[in-house]
Amino acid sequence: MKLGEGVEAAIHCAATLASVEGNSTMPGAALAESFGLSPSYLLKHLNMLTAERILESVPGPAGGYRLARPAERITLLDIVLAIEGREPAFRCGEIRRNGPVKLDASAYVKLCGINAAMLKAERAYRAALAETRLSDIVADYQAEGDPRSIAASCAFVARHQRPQKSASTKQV
Amino acid sequence: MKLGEGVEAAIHCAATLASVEGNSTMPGAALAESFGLSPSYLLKHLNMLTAERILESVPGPAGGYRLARPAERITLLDIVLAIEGREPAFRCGEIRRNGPVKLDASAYVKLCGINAAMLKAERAYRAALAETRLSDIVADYQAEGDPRSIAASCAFVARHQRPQKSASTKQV
DNA sequence: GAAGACATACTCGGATATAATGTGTCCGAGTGCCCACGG
DNA sequence: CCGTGGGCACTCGGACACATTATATCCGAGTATGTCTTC
Repeated sequence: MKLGEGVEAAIHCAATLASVEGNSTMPGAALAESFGLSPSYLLKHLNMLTAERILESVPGPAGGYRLARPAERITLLDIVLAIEGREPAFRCGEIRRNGPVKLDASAYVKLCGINAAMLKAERAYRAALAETRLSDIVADYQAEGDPRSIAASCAFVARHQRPQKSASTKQV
Repeated sequence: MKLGEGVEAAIHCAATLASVEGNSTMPGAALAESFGLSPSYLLKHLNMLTAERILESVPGPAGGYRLARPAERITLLDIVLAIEGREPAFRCGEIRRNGPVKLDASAYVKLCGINAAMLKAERAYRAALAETRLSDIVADYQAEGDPRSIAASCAFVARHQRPQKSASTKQV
C-alpha cells in the first residue's frame, strides 16, 4: 500500500501543462527543472502518460509535451492508473483453494468475500479520484494558492512554452 | 499502488481464527497448512497482527494464536493497516518547493491541493474498509459459501484448535 | 535572388545499472507438558 | 503411592538471504531548423 513518487511528479507536471496556452508544448527538461527532478527519470513517467493518451509529445527542436485533451476531461484517476497500472491493488490469490482439502471447482463459483470487500473499497478510492478533474486542481491553486507562487509558476511557463504550428494535426 | 499478498493471508487467517471457540488457540503452522502457505513466512504477518493488538499469541506446547477481541470489533482496516503500515499511500514530497525559484516558507502554508485530493481519496478507501467488520466476512461466508467448503473449514478448525486454561487472564 | 538539399542541434524513446522493498527461510528464546526419580 | 525436579518437544519471535519492483541514468532514433550550395 504505497504509491510510487512518480505519481506526484506526474500530477504536478500535468497541472503545469494545463497552464500552457493553446497547442504550445513544454519540454520535459523544463518540467524537471520546475520541480527539481531528474530529467531522464521524469521522461519515463511522461512517456507513460503519453502511452495512455493523456499527454501528446512533439519531437524535434521546439518540441515537448502538452495535454492530449482539455484539463476538464482529465481526472486524477487517469493519471494514477497510467503510472501505477490499471490492475487493482488487492490481487486475490485464491489461497482458499490451496488448503489440504481439495474441493471441486464448483465449490468456488462465488467470489471470495474478502476479495469482494477489498475491491469495493478500491472502487470507492477510484471513484474519489475520478471525481477530481485536473482543472479543479488548477482552479483551486489559482484561487487559494500564494500569489508569489502563482506568479512564479506563470512566469516559468511563459518562459519555457514553445508555440506550435499545426494545432490538432495529430494522427494515430 | 500494490498491496502485498500478506494482506490476503492475514485476513483469511483472522477469519479462520474467528471460528475458534472461546479462548482456544490455533498454531500458526495449522493456519499455514490451511491455505498452503509458508509457515515461516506467515508467522511474520501474524506477528504484525499481534503487535497491533489484533491477535494474541500463546507460547509453548498447545499454544497458538487467537483474536485479541471479538470479531465484531475488528475491521478490515485494522488488518490492512497492521500489515501495510499506518502511513498514507500517497506521500507528498513537496516537490513544488524544489523549483528554481526559491520562495519563503510562508508561501507554502496551505496544504498542496494535489496532496489534499489524494488524501481525500484515501480517506474514502479507508472508510470503506473500516465499515466492513471481520464478523461480516465470516457471516457472509457462513451464509452464502459452499456447504462443502464450510464443512471442511469447520472440521479443520475443530481438529487444530487447542483449548486454553486461563480465559481472559491477559495483562498488558 | 530563390529553391533545394544537407548538416546540425534539439527533442523524445527505449534499453540498461543501482537501491529499496517485499518475499521467503532459518535459527534461537521461551514455555508448558511428560517422565523419571526420590520420599 | 504421591510430590518434585529435570528433560524435552512444541510454540512463537527475531535475525538472515533472495527476488522483484521502483528508482535513476545513459545512449540512440527522429525531426524541424538553419545554412550552404546550386540553378
